[in-house]
Amino acid sequence: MQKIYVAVDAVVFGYDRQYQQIGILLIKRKIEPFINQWALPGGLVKDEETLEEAVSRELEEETGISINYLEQLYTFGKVKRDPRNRVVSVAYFGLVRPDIFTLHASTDAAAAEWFEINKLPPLAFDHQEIVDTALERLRTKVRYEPIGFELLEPKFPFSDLEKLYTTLLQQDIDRRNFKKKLMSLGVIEELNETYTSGLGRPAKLYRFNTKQYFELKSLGGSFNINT
Amino acid sequence: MQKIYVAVDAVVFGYDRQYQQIGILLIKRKIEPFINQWALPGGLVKDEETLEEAVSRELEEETGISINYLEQLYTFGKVKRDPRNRVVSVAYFGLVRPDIFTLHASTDAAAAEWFEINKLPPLAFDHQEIVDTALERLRTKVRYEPIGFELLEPKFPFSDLEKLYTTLLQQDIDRRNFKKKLMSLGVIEELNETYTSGLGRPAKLYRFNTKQYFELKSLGGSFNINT
DNA sequence: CCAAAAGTGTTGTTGTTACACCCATGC
DNA sequence: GCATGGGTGTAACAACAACACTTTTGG
Repeated sequence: MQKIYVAVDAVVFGYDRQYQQIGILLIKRKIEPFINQWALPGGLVKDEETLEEAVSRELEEETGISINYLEQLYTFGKVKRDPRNRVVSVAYFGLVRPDIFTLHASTDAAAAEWFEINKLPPLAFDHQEIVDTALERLRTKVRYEPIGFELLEPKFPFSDLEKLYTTLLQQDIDRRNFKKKLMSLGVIEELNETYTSGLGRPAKLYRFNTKQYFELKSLGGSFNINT
Repeated sequence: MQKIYVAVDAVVFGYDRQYQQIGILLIKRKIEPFINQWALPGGLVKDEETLEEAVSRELEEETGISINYLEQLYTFGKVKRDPRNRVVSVAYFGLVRPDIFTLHASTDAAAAEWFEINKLPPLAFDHQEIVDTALERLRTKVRYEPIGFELLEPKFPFSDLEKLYTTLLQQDIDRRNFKKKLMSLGVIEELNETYTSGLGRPAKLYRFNTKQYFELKSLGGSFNINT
């Protein structure tokens, strides 16, 4: 009889458009081991729920957040990840929109908070490794799939998109070329609305068009941002 | 107490340069459920071995093969994958060189055989889904990482590489452009040897240079084959 | 000398980069 | 009227796609 537990953990990213920071959602553990340390939201999978259901449930229970994009990241299976028993953890990767940033800690966790990715506290278990893997995935994936939009509000000024990419990829972007490139894909529509941040010229709002994106994909085209 | 088992399964690809076919390694099950049906090599993980060790062990036991490239593919966790108990399976993706094609079935499996990917028999469990996922990964990955070489012998005529890509991507390739592109990356070296297939002009042999590839990567360059 | 496979360059087209000034708003 | 952020075009350069004939070998 095997003595291995199956858990899920979630690395949930959020983007703060005001301060241009990428955040990760962490919880403070209420129980041993690693009591009072920060950790990724997650926990054991129940016998009758799928892995995805387990992730959603844990996120709901521990942080009250509901997620916007979720995909499987990697499965961490070293023998001594957990000091008590062997636990194989299937890690997931999630994105949320800024408007859902609100948190409320509950049952299993003492607290849930956003942390900026370069200022993470020491994490429980091998969670730092999981976070690193997730960040790498985010940075790679944002270049060839339109997942960046899941971090922005549905209608956004172009400069938000630009700043998001600058922050994520940690390099400057030429505003004109970036816009030309994206608009040429034909998956972003310009709306007849503007947005005034309070200062400067009001910005037009844009929206990502999922339908047009699937059309593009089915025609063999692809979303692709290089520089 | 959780009642979930943890297993690994492997989708191992091989390339037959003579017939230009991609093959997958399957075993015939000796035990229930799905007795006598074809399935992916794999099995339950032991308490004290890592997931990778489990894959290597199962491959060794069931097929006698030793693998050349191995990476984690995806974790399949639906509730009813296995009719007996709940089993979460961490699937791996492997590549072997043609010279190691030799098989010998043993302990756990009645037989191990190569099957051409478009002529697979009905598979046990959800293994067809795993194979589909693996194939998609192979086709995607071969475009932006030099894993194709793991399917060829260490020294190969350029036409082998070309045919491999034609087969994998199911589209014709312009011989001149393809070679120009690859050579321009500086990761393939031309050897002073030739190879005579028996017919036609002898071909120069080439070798993939791993060291130069890592150099390229560290300089921010990347392997990339589009069309 | 014929069949089979390997080898090789040029040109047009397309995509990418670099670059700087004017515009609309709030105070 | 000034500070702030938004909006826009062109030219040089690099990458990619299309394309067909010659060479070397074995039989």
